[in-house]
Amino acid sequence: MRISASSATHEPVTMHAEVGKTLFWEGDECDHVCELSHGVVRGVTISEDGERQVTAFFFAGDQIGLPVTDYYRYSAEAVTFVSYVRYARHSWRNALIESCRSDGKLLKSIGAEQDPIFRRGLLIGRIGALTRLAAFLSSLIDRLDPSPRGLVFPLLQVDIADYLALTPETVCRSLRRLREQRIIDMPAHDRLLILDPAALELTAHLGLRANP
Amino acid sequence: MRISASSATHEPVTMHAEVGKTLFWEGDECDHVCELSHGVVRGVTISEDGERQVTAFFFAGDQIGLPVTDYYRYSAEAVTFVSYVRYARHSWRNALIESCRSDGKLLKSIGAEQDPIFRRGLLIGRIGALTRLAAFLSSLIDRLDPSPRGLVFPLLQVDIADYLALTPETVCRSLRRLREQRIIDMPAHDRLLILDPAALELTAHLGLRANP
DNA sequence: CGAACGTTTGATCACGATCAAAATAGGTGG
DNA sequence: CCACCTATTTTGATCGTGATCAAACGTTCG
Repeated sequence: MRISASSATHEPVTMHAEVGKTLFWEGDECDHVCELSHGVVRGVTISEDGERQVTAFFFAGDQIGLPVTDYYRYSAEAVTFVSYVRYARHSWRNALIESCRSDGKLLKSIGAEQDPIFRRGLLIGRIGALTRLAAFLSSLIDRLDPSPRGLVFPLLQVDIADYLALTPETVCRSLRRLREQRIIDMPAHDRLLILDPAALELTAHLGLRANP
Repeated sequence: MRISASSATHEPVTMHAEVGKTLFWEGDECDHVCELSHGVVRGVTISEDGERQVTAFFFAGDQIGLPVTDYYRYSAEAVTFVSYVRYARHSWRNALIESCRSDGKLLKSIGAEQDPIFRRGLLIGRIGALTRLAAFLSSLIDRLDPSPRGLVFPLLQVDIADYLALTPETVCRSLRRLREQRIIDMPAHDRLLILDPAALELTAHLGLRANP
């Protein structure tokens, strides 16, 4: 069920999405840009043979669904409860042109959406489940909200698996290994503590083998 | 050795690059856009631990190095002898704004560069060396120039390996398997014949297991 | 309380990496 | 034209990682 096209106006509209709801659908025409103000969104594509992939995770401040292609290349699904502002393509385009004209730096928001997707490619191009997971967590730490008991970590392991091109079992085991090595801790399923950022970085960059 | 910044003018310049030469470097500021008029270019990144990845292959007609980020995210290297037109960022920006205004479709050239990168992510996120290779070849057939003895296929297997996140050995064996199955043929090292496009598509999309 | 979903753990197996070496192609100079 | 050198491809053998299958456990929500 797609978002009701209730407002015929082209002005920006503030909207909300419950957990699991879809902001826009893969294959639909790119006629809305969503600027996230609160919550986490995952980009999802389903291959023809039904294989699911998570192409990126997006956070508050990110703009997603920019019309660099005619049709959305992924579905945007709410991982948590999400608030966002929806712009019609036309109004967004004008903003872009204006921004292009004013500052030398242009297309900043486009880079902000494309870059995570680009980096995922690099991530899963590297070998080693532990390496991938460490690099992934490392890239997340400055995007997650802090809380008394650690960073708020609302991602499902299933989604992480589909993001890293691994199975849920492997993600689980790799997380356990990081816990055993006292690099991270997870006091709750949705809490993450980085105990040793340096070791995490090291695990991410070195082509480490599995067993100590 | 980078391209000499001979022309201080900001006007478009037609340039050439020998095999192996670099059009622009990963990490450099994005102040030039290159529009390929002839030849094949590979996008290359080197991870901190020295791992090489080929992020995309580009062909005649493609524009690369668009300033969606401040710095180039990959080096552009000539796979074959390459002719291209180099635009200064400023002049390109004006062209973009103009194009934005005129037709409803905007940012077409940006999509043209970003889309291959996006699709590589999807490709290597799927399991199976044979699947990846088949999907890769399938995506190439309409970009390669025809010749009397098959499509001109100038890509090195090493590059294909770094593109598909496989080893050269695996690429070689997978190619052999496709030859054995009479799906493709390679009369020469730089020639490719698609004998059975349907079977190629099938191999690409089905999650096929290895042995018949 | 029970059902659905996600996580955890265990056991086995297959695919692709790795190591090693031969074969082929490409290029250069005698 | 052949000898020689390098780069790339090809083939073989072994090994290890992560997929797969199966089942138990924990959470969440009706």
